[in-house]
Amino acid sequence: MNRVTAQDVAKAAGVSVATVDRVLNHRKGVSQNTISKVHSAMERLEFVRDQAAADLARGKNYRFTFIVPAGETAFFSDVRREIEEARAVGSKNRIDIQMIAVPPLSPEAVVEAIDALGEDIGDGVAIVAIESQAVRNVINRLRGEGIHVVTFVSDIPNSGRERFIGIDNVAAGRVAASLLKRFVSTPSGDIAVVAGSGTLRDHVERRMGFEQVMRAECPHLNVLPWIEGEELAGVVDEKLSMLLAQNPNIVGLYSLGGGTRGVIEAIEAAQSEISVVTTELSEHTREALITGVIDAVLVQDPSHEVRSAVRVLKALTDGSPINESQERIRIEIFVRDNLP
Amino acid sequence: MNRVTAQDVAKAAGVSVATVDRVLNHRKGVSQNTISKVHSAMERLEFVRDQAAADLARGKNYRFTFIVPAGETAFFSDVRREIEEARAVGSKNRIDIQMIAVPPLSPEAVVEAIDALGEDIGDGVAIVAIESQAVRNVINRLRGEGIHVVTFVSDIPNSGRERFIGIDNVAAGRVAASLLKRFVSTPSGDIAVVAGSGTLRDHVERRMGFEQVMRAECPHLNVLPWIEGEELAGVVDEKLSMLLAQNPNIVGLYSLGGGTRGVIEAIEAAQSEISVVTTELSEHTREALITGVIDAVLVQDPSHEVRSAVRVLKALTDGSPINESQERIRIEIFVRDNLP
DNA sequence: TGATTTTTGGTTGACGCACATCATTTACTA
DNA sequence: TAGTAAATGATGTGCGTCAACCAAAAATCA
Repeated sequence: MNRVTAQDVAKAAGVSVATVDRVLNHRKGVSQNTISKVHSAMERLEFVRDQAAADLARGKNYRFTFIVPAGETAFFSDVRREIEEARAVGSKNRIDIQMIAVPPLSPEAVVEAIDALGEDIGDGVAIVAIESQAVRNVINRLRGEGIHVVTFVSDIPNSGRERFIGIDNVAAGRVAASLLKRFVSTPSGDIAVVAGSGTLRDHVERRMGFEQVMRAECPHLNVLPWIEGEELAGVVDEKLSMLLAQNPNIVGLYSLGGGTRGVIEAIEAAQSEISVVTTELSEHTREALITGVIDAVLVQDPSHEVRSAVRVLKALTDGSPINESQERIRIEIFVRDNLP
Repeated sequence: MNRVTAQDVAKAAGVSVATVDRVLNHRKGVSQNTISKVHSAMERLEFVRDQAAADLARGKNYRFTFIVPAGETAFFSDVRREIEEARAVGSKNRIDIQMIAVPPLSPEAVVEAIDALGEDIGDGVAIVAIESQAVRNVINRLRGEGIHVVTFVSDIPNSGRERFIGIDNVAAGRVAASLLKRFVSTPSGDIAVVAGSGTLRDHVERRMGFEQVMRAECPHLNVLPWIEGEELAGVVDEKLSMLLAQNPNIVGLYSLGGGTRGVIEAIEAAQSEISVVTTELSEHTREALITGVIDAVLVQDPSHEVRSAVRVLKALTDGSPINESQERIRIEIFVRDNLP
């Protein structure tokens, strides 16, 4: 009933522990014959190496860096808080996490931050990527130096990043459209779209997905050119208020970036009855969902994303497999009734 | 820059490692004075104990049991597969997991299974509870013996279970209603409800939530008495087909339990155009979402739930804190566009 | 005051694996 | 057949914490 150790395997296979160790860690100097003997013994005894003991013996410390925007958006302040949380948890498991907050929407800032870190960046890094050649280059450089790179929340697909931790943003846009489509009951009208910036791939992709569905399935609805809110509630409020005042035909709105507070304020001020889908789950959007100003909120769980990034970076650095189902980041839909 | 160990703390505090260990694990035999000396040294050096080393030294093996129904439903076969998966992962971390599949919908079977296990049940157990005094009693008995108990998917609140791993089912029902409300565009009509069994608290609660919202916000829609499908696709198909044939006024349907395949078949056979919200994410529901037979599917992620149950049971047995945000099980809404 | 308990603290060896060194055996080449 | 290379064993140390077993000091009692 007791745990079977490498000792037991050695005995059963008729070899020494040294050899078992060689097989276990894929070290050279073992004949094919012995390898299979050891393997069969391991299977027979159902040996599984003790992770805790292995970690301890290896004595390795993992060092990961998060590069995230310092913006005011509710989402990224949640992300930053979750990274702090992950730092505390990680320290119990030999995982040192550092977070660098950089000015938002600036590719240069990202590159500078990484350059400034130098060796100090550790074994791997999670980057909230901004579409730009400079960022792509720095990612590829890091990969060349053997540092593991994952993109986080916003991706740069055609770069050397090993993985993207985040949702399928095109799908998020499609979901927004297919919800809004059912929420809007008028026979025709305009749909407003509020985004953060054209340099954020996640925003562009959501917009793309949204338009796909809208164009294909809602010929009666006209999607207006998007408003760039720069992720700032103030800017969003101002621009959207102006648009609502000018255009009485607006029947629906999709806000796909930060600054959702501005959306809420503009709509409340205009006393508009339009259907609204947004992102960001904050106290403001919660309240707006309950009062009915907003109909649905599409979000990604920052705590899940941060934990996922850490797990993936760890798996990458020690070459262990990744549990895909655990790392799938969901597009979460919140309506009034499933608020957490 | 190196990791600070208990040795370092001992040196800094001017005591031995043994004393540090005593303080760390709240053992007796240390003067108040020394305790505070050690504490201040720990803070000064920012000491965090190494989990891997602690687990190794303690040499404890965790043993948990899952009691789950053996039914044919897509959801529970997913659950069973995930438990197998968790078993494999757990074995690397000194966590032995066993699964007992019992005949569905039978409280006696649950109680018998637990009785048959005896001591073999281990340190903790996760039970898919069925509303019944016998189950409540056995849970309380286990707690009395110091065995940790969590309910899983379906809860029994007024028992000694330490925690419930699952979604807020009343909220799930409410969500179903508020979605269906928007999907149905007719000025009036009947709403059909398909459930599994009245002895499953999760089903009863969903129904409750559904009715709450329907009654309060949809006076134009009439919720029919529910159909008991016994979680069997065949039964569901038969009963629902009959209902659809009899009642041409049905405009919407909420299927809140297993046997969703039966729902799909009945609707397709009847060539009905009604709006449909179901549970269970299987190949059948996926396809039905894509073809438009189903409008939305509300699910809980079985892999998340299983991992959560294991983490919670482990935390309970060694009295460590629980990360609430990680253990919150979400009500996931799937529409055609965010299928994974 | 000496004997005895209680409190307090130190020593030391697991725990299971990783890794390195050195010795020895076996296989293969020249 | 010597000479070299490859395969394997023997052995030891370290990782950080835990816990059992002692030793010393302090407090209590006769």
